[in-house]
Amino acid sequence: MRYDKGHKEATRQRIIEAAAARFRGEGIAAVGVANLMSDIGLTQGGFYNHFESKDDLAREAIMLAWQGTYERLRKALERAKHGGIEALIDTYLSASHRNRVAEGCVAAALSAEIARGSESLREAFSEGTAQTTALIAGALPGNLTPKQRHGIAMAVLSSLVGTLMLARAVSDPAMSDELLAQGRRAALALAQSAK
Amino acid sequence: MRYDKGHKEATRQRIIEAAAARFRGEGIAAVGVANLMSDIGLTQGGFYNHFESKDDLAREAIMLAWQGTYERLRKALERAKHGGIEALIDTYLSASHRNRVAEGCVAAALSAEIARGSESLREAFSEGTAQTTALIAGALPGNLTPKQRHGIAMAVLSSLVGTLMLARAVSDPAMSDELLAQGRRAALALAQSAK
DNA sequence: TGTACATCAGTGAACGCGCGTTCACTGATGTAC
DNA sequence: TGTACATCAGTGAACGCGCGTTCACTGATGTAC
Repeated sequence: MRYDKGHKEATRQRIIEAAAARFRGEGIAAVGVANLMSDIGLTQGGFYNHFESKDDLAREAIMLAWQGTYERLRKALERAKHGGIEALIDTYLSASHRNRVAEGCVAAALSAEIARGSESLREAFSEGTAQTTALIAGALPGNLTPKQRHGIAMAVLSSLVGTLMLARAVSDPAMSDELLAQGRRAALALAQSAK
Repeated sequence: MRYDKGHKEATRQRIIEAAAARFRGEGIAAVGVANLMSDIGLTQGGFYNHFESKDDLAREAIMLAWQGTYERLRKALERAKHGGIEALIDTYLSASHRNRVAEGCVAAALSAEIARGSESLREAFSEGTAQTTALIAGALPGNLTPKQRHGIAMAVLSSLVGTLMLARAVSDPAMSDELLAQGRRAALALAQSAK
């Protein structure tokens, strides 16, 4: 064969990685297949050797993006031994995360577009939401039932996502910083509410 | 003149109203000028008698949409005499608001697209965010300084917006309902945190 | 060993389509003289 | 009173452009005989 074993799969992964970044940075609809392929040095015609449709790719990109966020938050917990939930919150609501949309949380970047999208996209999104909720639930302090943990974790995640979105959309940098600071305080209060 | 006095201004308002709904429902980029004009029985050529550009219209639509949300929340507070903040939260995080994107909060529908948009859009968005934050701040119970009220109100709004977005994007209806319920509980806890 | 063929990742032109914006034009009315 | 002109909201064709998807083709390699 002309190409190494595994070459095709590697190309597929490169497309998904490029898409995960550009979709988050610019929106799914705003990034064309031709542009995406040329990002990795290929032409648009080859795209359909790898994916059934752009929607099929978007599904993969959403899953990869959730994985990245999950890993980043998991590592923040791991590094912090105790007080892990505070480290997770500070990581999520950092100025760096606000400023780096393309590498950041897919919920904050694309949830409205996904809400309008296909069932397939919404399923992939839900899966990532559930996994990240479970990660947060496990990191909550205090004696809580699994059900309590799950409920609080949902609220913490919602608060994180909403704060990041508003902090990105407002035009006043001071207001943006204050949204982040108040969001950190509030998310921590929610996380510790039952301790 | 062929048209009534005020006719042109009325047409302009009709365009803004149609845009405010369709932009929230489908995204700003996804709705074309020609489509929008045909919604109100006109053709695309006339659009530029009313607006400099589509971005100009989007700015107006964002302002109108924020006004609608502000009024809806203000009325919820008014109706509820005491415990107003709970009525506001329940109105915002209702199944009806989740299901009616086109008539709902512009932050939950368009904040990611606005964050990627022009400075002009982001300014209009910020103005609405600030006004709604002030409305919430005034409705918080307890003895609080203006600064405390402002900070808590920011966190409450972030939590409301994030909850609504996730509730709309997930594919599992039970999960969506639980997000709303946990969001209501958490937002109320934040609002009452200093009482 | 040499030749004919199969494989397959990637190419590039083409499809029908809708986009934002421009602009010459229409036609009903009010105004000037 | 009658006529010529100005006003102006709206029309509809056209502009250059990028979209998602299809498909006949390329060309380097491995395989069969």
